[in-house]
Amino acid sequence: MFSQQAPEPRLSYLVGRLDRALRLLIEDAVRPHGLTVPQYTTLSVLQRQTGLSNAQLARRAMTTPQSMSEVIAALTKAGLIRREADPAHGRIMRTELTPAGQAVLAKCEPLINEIETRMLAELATGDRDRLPLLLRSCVRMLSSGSEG
Amino acid sequence: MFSQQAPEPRLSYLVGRLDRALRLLIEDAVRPHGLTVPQYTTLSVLQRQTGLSNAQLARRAMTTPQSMSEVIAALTKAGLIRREADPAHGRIMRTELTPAGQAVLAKCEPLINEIETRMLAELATGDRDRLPLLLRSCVRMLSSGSEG
DNA sequence: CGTATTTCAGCCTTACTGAAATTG
DNA sequence: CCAATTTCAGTAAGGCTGAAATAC
Repeated sequence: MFSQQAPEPRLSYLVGRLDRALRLLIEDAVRPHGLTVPQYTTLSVLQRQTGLSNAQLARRAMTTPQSMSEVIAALTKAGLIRREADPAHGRIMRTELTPAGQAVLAKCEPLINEIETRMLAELATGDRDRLPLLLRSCVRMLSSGSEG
Repeated sequence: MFSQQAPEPRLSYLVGRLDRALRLLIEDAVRPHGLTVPQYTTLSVLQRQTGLSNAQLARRAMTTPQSMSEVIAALTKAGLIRREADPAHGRIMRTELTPAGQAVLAKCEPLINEIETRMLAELATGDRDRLPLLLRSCVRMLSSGSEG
């Protein structure tokens, strides 16, 4: 059998497809709770590491401070996060979850867990454990020169 | 000991970060050749499997036919692809690269190869081979119910 | 003075929903 | 008549660039 149509798709293409599939599912999961995907992601990041500034969050999301500031503004307006000046640097605004933010997040996390579990359902245990390491390595190699 | 600061980030978050990093680099690589990322991706897909319709391309990119049709229109206007009616179904427009499209793609592919090589630089050979399989499995599990 | 953060203002691309025409 | 594809029209959202103010 020849006709080697449809050879391997690009790795970039696979990554893009996976990200797209994930985003669509996450979008449906968090919309009923009044969140967009970037908003949910930001809440989730802040739960894991509190006190980050807008600029730090922007670097982590690989976006601009201007774009991230809109996410921050929406979350602040919704009362899900709170900002206060960094004691060591008056200009920097450290950000943290409010109880309301933690409550919304607590409702969303199980839904995202479900999605990720489904995503990994077919993989062997070893692969499941290794995947995060591989992805982290890929990100690190591509973003050498930026903050983590 | 409570307050486990900075635990594992979410897998979804890693996928999103990787996709974002890749997109930014690919964007810079193909812009000098007059392409956007979706346009390059579409050309790349068509090189691997020619004759796909707008609707098929949209499903592969996990976007809407309306959005994909704009990419198709831009590529057609630039003379990089060509469309002709499917002989078996007059309504369907099959799409294929023109020589000009192949030429532009030939200039872009090495640049993207470089990016992907850099992305994988730190991985062991076994992991490098396994990563595409893992990603494909993840995509498959999340998109059960859609066309491939 | 130079660097970093935040924020205001304005723009623009992109993608989406809705609906209609065509084909099998 | 129903399902799929394509296309037209209008809209909504997100993200970006530029520039200014603040802080160290």
